[in-house]
Amino acid sequence: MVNKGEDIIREGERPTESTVLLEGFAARYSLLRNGKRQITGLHVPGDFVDLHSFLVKKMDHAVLAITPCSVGFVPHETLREISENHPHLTRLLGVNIAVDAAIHRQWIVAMGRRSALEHTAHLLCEMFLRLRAVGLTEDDSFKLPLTQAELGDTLGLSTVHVNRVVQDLRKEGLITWRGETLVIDDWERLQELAEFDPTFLSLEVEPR
Amino acid sequence: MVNKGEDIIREGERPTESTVLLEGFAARYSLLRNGKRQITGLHVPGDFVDLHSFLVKKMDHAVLAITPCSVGFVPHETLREISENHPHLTRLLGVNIAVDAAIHRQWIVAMGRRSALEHTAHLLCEMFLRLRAVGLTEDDSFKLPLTQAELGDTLGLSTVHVNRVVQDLRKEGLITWRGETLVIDDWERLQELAEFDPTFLSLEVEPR
DNA sequence: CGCCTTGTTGACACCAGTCAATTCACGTGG
DNA sequence: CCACGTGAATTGACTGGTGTCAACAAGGCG
Repeated sequence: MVNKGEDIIREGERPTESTVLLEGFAARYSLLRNGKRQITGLHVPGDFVDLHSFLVKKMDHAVLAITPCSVGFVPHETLREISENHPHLTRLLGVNIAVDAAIHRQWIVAMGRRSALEHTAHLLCEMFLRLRAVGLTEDDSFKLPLTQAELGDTLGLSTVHVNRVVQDLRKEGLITWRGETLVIDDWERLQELAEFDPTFLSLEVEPR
Repeated sequence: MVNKGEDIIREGERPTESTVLLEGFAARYSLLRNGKRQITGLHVPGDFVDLHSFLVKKMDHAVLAITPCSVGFVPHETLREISENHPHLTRLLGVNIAVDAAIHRQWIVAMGRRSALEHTAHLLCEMFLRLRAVGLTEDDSFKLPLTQAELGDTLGLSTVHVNRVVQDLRKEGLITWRGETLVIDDWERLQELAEFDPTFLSLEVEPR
């Protein structure tokens, strides 16, 4: 169990095991010298948080517990054994990494070419589907335990602007967000605004 | 051989082989409805351009030949065979994907939290090291066959602003860029400006 | 020589950042 | 049960970085 606000993994570490998030929300992030922070990935229960640390020695970023998190560990030794003797499992691990990369690319597109409003809507669409995939939604709502400041660090926006954007989404009748509960009031229009295409999250894997 | 400006792989395809770039420059990109384009990855000779298509059925983005490109193919069947019988090679493929992801994360940080100037400098640092790793630099210079418009689509900036930024880098004595040849005139200060840490490119792999 | 892509410039608009104050939501202790 | 403290959310005024538009210059190539 890792407390809220603590690092699950620190930058520069060379883990000997990979960490799976079992409960809670976590975020990968990098800090810049000027104190700015950029979150490069949000993780929900079931996600491997540093699967790549098995392949690339050194953590090039840290992972933070956004909420209290419980985590599990898989020794790299075990992963090595899997990669040598269990091609099917190995493939599943690879898919995990590949989907991660697809999400990264979507974020790049959103950061580079979408407005703050569209970008925010896009992230909400993504989180909704990811959480639904692991059974953490209820109808059209889910727990989004992020502060607006954290959301800003995720989107690359200032806290103030996140606030403005969230209010616009509310005024448009697209979402309701009180406390940690986010309700998607109009999924169709939210997707439309974000130009969201769920394909990239596809856990659809190549048949063996 | 693929002509300049042609797609090496189109979005939505379900390739049965993965493509290696042998010569030339290629870019992964996505198009938005409003006509904007975002490049999500630049590829240099030696890069697998769609290794993940082995794992995830459908291409969620296209790959464009920025210059004339010669490419090689590795049937997914072969990759499957490798993944079942050659754990060491499998691991190398995994490292390839993992390094790709690390680059993606760096781009996200740059897009979210760096100024246009810093972001541009960061990309140039990255390209210099990646090209040097494959022997495509000469002292402090290399071929950068991108137009400023393409660079803008890579950085998420407008063409006009890219032009302003490039001129600033020139005025600062950091780079010279004429035609396709880019010379890094002051590597130290360029890295400093970009707050560039080459660690993430580390092809340093976990000893077996 | 003339076309066409690329690069360059200037004027201006606007989205998003910054700063600073205020309000709100809650959890805590008296 | 209520006063207070604290982090989060919200607002307003202002700034500034980047986008947009439009024109022009510079090369490369048939």
